[in-house]
Amino acid sequence: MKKHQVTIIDIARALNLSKSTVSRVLTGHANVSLKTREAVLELAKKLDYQKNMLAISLISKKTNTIGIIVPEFSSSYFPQVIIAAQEVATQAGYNTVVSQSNETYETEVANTKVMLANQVDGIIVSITRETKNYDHLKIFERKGIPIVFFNRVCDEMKVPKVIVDDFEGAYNAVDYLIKNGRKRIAHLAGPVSLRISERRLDGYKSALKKNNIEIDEELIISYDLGLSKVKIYVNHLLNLENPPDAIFAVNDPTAIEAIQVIKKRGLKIPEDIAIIGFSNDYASALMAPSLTTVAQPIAEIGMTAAQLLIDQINRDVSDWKAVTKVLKTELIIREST
Amino acid sequence: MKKHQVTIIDIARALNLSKSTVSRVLTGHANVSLKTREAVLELAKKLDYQKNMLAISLISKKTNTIGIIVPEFSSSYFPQVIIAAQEVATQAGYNTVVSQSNETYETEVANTKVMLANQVDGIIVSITRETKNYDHLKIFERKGIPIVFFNRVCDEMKVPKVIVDDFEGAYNAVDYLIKNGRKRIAHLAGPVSLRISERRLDGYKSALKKNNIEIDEELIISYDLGLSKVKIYVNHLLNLENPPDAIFAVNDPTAIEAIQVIKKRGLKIPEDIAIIGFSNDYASALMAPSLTTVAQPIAEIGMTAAQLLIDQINRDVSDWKAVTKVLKTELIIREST
DNA sequence: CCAAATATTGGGACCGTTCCCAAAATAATA
DNA sequence: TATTATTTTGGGAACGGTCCCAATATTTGG
Repeated sequence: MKKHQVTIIDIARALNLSKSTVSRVLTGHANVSLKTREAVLELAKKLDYQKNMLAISLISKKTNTIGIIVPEFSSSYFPQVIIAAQEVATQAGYNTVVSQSNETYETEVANTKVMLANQVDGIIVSITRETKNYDHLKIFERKGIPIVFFNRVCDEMKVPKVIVDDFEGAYNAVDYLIKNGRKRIAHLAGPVSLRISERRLDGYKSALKKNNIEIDEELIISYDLGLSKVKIYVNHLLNLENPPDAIFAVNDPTAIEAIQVIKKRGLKIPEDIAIIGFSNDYASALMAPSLTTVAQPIAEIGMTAAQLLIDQINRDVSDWKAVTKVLKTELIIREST
Repeated sequence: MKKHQVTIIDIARALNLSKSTVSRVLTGHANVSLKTREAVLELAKKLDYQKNMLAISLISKKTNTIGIIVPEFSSSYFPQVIIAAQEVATQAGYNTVVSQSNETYETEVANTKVMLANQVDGIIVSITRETKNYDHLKIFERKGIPIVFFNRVCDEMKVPKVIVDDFEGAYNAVDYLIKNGRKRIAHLAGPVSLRISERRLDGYKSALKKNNIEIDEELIISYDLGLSKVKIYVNHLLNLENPPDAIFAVNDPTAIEAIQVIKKRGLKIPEDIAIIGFSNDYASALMAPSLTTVAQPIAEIGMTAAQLLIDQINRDVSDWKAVTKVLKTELIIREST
């Protein structure tokens, strides 16, 4: 089926040498006479010799590969984090294997199995909105393979994590809305299973309380982040006898979707209703009205996660550290408020 | 450094069996007594046994992994193609390794080496805007590892390719502009090194000719797709004594950037100047004005590329096929025209 | 109850490297 | 020149599986 791949044995045979000698030349290791060195190098080049990392990794028990598992790929958030993480990883000599769990628990489990089977040296994970059982991730800990969470983390596990101050970000966003005269602020929240939803909800509530605005549970809608449902929720909010004059959305895609719905109803943004998103996705600056949003330091998140993982990989299991880096958000004010 | 990973030998020793027997159970292969089968399965589960694909791949000379190399990750085009390709690959039992070449030739070469070293079963590639030498890709052919191009292809190589009818897409876009009364249509073109730039340029020129509009080279600007330069070019065009009344951009990011510049100058879109992009990126529907664009069947491109690759992998080198699939584009008319 | 048939298990080669240790070749020294 | 020191090379184990073939254990049938 496949052509024969060139191995050091082929080179050794052709030059009447032992594979040990060829190996030595190719790894630039010990003393080899100039003559044989040159001969080996020349033939290797001529034959397009490429070392087989499978064999090397099998022996060294190290693949120099890190896995990244993210829930999705369609908003700009995760791709950007991945770009940043890859940069750090590449710099440190690591390859990356990326897979998306598609927001489903089963796929996430399957992906972790694949990563394990392929002997990654560590993984960076942001869990799905469904993930409640963490056994598939705890296996990594047990096997001594470092794991780092970002964004959507697993509280049960004592491992490095990179998050942003969701509470503060949400608080600032809602506080800003109130300072601008908004009285009835709705919150399109994420699923309760995710800590980030919870923290953003807390920030929202806290800002209301500080400003002596009563929390109206009617204005808080938690949903599973399936964008198609946003339309229903927004329409529901707008049809209330006492509709909101602002919406704080748990993320940008939700906010963007909400804006489409509101525009279609002929309401004016921000005059009739203001909108704030979370994360500063690529599209949020371009759309009309451009979206006010709580920006995350996306590149920093990716780079920090990768760095933490690599640090962990280079440490002995016995001195694993479990730092949690909390990065700052920044409210970016645009036309939607 | 790392903990000992559980192997079939550990299981064999613990149960006083040979590794052959354990292997048989774990692969579900031949006849094994129910008693031993259950004992092995139970212990394997208890110890979190995970087979080491490195060892298996080394012997079978197959990793069930395909590589995908794309120039960038920041527009929505490539991520979407990748999602679609991954779907087909996963379905067929293949893992995917994705890497971005960052639009630089050196990185592309480095990435191909990594893929080779890791013994991928095949690769899907869209080359950088810089790539003029294809030796690093031809190695795959020589080694009998299938390669499939999409979007930005290498003409020199007789391998499967997936492209869209760029000529027709461009032709239709420009023809539409003319039918709507535009007389001076500028073209922000891509680098001449890429065939897609060339074909889109040809379509642009052909539409002008068909409609008896003289081609004004002053209105054609080829650039390297570095978005920061768009501002300079657009301003240059608008400052001409006889400025264009429409711009056909080689891709959506370029068009989106152009729109920002034009809006900043206080011109009205589409009244003063119309804009058309190419690819129907995620943001193009959301922005204001929403962008008229030549849509590519992105998911189909990814799926087709993956399917062609897998077909090729399953064929003997001697009957490799080199089909070129040309998919249709569709002009999506929005507010910018 | 014993031979033959069948079910179950074990042994060992193999994949492509690296690395340690010993062997051979060469150079240095007395 | 013989002997030792130093280069240079070769041999073989190891990594963790799969798979073929032989060996053993268990059934089965006459």
